[in-house]
Amino acid sequence: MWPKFTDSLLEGKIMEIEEKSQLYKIRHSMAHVLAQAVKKVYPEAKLGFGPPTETGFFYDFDFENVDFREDSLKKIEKEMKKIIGQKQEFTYSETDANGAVERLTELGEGEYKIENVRNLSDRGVTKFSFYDNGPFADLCEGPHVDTTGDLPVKAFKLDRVAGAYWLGSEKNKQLTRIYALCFETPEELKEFTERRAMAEKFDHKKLGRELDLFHFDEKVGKGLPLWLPNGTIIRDEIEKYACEMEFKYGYKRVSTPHIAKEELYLTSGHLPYYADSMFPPMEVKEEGEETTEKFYLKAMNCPHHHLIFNSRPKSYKDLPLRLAEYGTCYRYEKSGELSGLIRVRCMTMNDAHLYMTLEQFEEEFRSTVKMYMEFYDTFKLTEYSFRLSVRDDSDKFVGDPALWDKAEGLLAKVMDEMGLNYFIGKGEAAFYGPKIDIQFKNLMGREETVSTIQVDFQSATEEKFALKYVDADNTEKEPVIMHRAPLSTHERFISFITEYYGGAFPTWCAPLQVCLLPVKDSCHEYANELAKELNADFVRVEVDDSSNSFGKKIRTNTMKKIPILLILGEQEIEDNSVTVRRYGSRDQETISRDEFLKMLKAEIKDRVMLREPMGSII
RNA sequence: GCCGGCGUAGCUCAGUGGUAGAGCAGCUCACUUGUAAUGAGCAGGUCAACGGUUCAAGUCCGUUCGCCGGCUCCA
Repeated sequence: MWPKFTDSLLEGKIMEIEEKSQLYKIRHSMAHVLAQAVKKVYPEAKLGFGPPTETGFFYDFDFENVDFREDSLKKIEKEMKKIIGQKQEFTYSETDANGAVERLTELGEGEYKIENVRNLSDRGVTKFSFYDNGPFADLCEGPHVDTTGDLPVKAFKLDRVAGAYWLGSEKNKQLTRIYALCFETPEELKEFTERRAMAEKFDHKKLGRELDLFHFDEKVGKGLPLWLPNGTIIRDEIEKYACEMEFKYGYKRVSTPHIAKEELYLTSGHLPYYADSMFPPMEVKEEGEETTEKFYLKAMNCPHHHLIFNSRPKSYKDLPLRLAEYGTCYRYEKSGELSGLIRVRCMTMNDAHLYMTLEQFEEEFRSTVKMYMEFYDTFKLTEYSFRLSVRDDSDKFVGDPALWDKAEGLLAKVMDEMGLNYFIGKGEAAFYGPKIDIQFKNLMGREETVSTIQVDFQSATEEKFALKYVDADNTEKEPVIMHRAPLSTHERFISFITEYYGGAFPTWCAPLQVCLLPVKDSCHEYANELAKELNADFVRVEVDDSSNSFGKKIRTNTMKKIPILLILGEQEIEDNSVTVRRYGSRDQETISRDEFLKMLKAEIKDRVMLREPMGSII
């Protein structure tokens, strides 16, 4: 069985508690077995947390001064199997906070478990339960299987080692996390590992190399992709499509520089707040001047767009004003956060800022969501989820709480009215306002924000850009601002669709759309002439005029995942026809040249995708 | 940035301290082919970089760089 594209292949995501689920009990109990085995091999190890995950479980350990290496996993796995063979019984007991601390101290547990008891106790928890099995005991809510003998000894595998901060905070000590895969049966484990191996074949980094889409070069720098001719065609096609859509929805396009003076980002409030995420400034000194001036590479387009809004006084009649730009931004992401095209340091955003009255907000939001759905339909994207990202009580969120409430309420209202399913992301809001994030999963199950719609009540204020429009009653008012990016950045979006399509792009955006395969030399003239005609219609076409055998031509061009191959032999020449062989199908049909041209042009113009994306069916 | 793994030809990968290899891709020649690899030949390398151990290092040790998987972060 092949993996469904949307199945989570990510080990890290903590499993929802399903009290009665046997699988949950197995994974949970297995984590205890792992901890017991680790303490046998490394008696000094201290325990952190060890929950079940969607594909197994993990446990965090503090190995003190021992450098834990991945090859130790084998030894630990062996111990685990022994423990399972001993059929140790899980027994339950209960105590209060003091009793729990006492018991943990007895067990030789360090600060982590005890800190956990204190935290729970502070939150009003008074009952603490322990599960004992064999010589091992752990503070734990359960539930568990009856004995370790109930655990599927052949359906688990220690998978990876990773660092993980205690309580998820960078300020705390980093513990060693051991990830394990675990299922109910060996067959399920095998199926999962096979699915994961399949998914790796569709990794956008691998496909990007095979299909010559992009290249990273150390001489340019990490996280700075070089887009090759093939990848650039995809970018250009997506951009062309975005321009058409924006035209249809009443946007005006603008273009802004990649750098700006420090003052701009002081005004926007990004400095000094987000200085860490920006490239350090360039200091420029004009000839004859005494002082230097600082310029920053832009990390976002909004400040520039706000200044365009402000370039002349605005009337309520100018609103809503929708400014769009495929703007290139630079962000200094920490090195370990970079990942192929998913997280880069140079990105080109499908950005736009909508300026409107408060009364217009609902309608603008509604039509923006509608535009998103149109985009998703074209790309045949069907599996995504809406997240309403709201603030929490952290102090990073600025502005009038009443406005926040109003905006959060309006977003929820419109989405409810549109019948959209969404979940709440508490604390996921931008510092200046709530947002809708549309979450996609890549093939490896990593969830990413692809599209976003953000409400901004901050940038228009007096302290920031002092954006104003004159209303019908002749008073000045602040516009409401909406940031939106349905197609994300070229980098993230293309990484996503490359995997989703398995590298087989729909005809309209495929780097090479049609490849002509003459059966023998005598057919080259017919092929070249047809290519010329297609080319005149702006179709990206090539003739395979190599001296390869015909079988080899089929093979090599199929492996390039070209949407359409045309077979041209003596028969086709005779009746002025072409034999069409589409990617992903062995059925082919011979049709007249005119019929083919008509079909192809319509397919490209309407951006039709005739088959299911490869990644959606594996 | 932190933890773990990895780095040999454009790509995929062999290589047990003792002369750097294969397949594919590329180039040349021959073959002209009707549906997933025609054959022969040629070329291709500072074994990521730097330092150390050794008579001898792709191989062992250290440092740096890069990539991958996590953690943190993601305006």
